[in-house]
Amino acid sequence: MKTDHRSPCPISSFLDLWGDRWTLIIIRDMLVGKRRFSDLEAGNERVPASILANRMKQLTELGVAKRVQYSERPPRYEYHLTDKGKALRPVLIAMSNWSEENLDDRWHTPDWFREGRGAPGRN
Amino acid sequence: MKTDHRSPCPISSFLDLWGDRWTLIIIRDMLVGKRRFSDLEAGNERVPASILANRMKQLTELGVAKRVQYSERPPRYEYHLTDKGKALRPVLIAMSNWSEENLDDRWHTPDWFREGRGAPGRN
DNA sequence: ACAGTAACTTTCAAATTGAAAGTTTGATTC
DNA sequence: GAATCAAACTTTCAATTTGAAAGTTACTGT
Repeated sequence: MKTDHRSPCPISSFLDLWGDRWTLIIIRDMLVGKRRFSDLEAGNERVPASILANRMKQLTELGVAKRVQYSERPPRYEYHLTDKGKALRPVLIAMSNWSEENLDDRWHTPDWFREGRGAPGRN
Repeated sequence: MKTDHRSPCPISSFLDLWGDRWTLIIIRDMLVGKRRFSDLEAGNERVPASILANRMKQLTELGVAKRVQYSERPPRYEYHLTDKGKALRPVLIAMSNWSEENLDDRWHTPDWFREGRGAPGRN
């Protein structure tokens, strides 16, 4: 994915980084409390593994997630959101609001998500 | 562009519709007050005409914009945002906030945009 | 030895992007 | 009245991106 900036506009710059169909879905799942590749892969929308790997690399390079080893042997890694990543939550909430008000039959966004927490038991 | 829903989640549904690099830039320009194809095409980020035409059709089909004739001869059309389209402004403001807080050297979003207006003289 | 698990990587056909040039409908200028 | 201009698209096509499926690596557990 190209991530360089088309203009100094903060909106277009945001879209240069996050303007695709998968990245913010991954962020959503991480805000909910998912950390592992297999967990993220198994989400509701079925991100293809090739895209997930690609995006995790990008998230890491951009400082929105950190790759952390959680097992020595076998070597295994998980991802933690940084503050920069956690700061994306208001954008996702604004998107939710629009969808709930303008599309039919969408799930209602849980209060714990709107209030800044992860899923109960995951957080 | 595919626009069908991957799941009933309001966030993923939002991204099914608006998750690409151009659509929300077009919405931004329309919120600022641009209505004509040539105006939108000449924006800061240079949307390719083929993509712009494609997206305007999509915006129209999804009820976010309306195609309105403004000249009989020669026949000429412009686009007006509907309430559904205007309701996207808070999402763009949330994106702006994130970029201004987390990226370097971005433009500052004008107050009239944050306050729900178009560019002075355009609105 | 053999199956299982987690985190990826590879492959490749199909879909999307975007730069450039072309089309349509008429108004205006030479 | 022929040529130029203008606005709103449409077409073309090479290059990039997507995503389904299968494969790889580094182990653990039976």
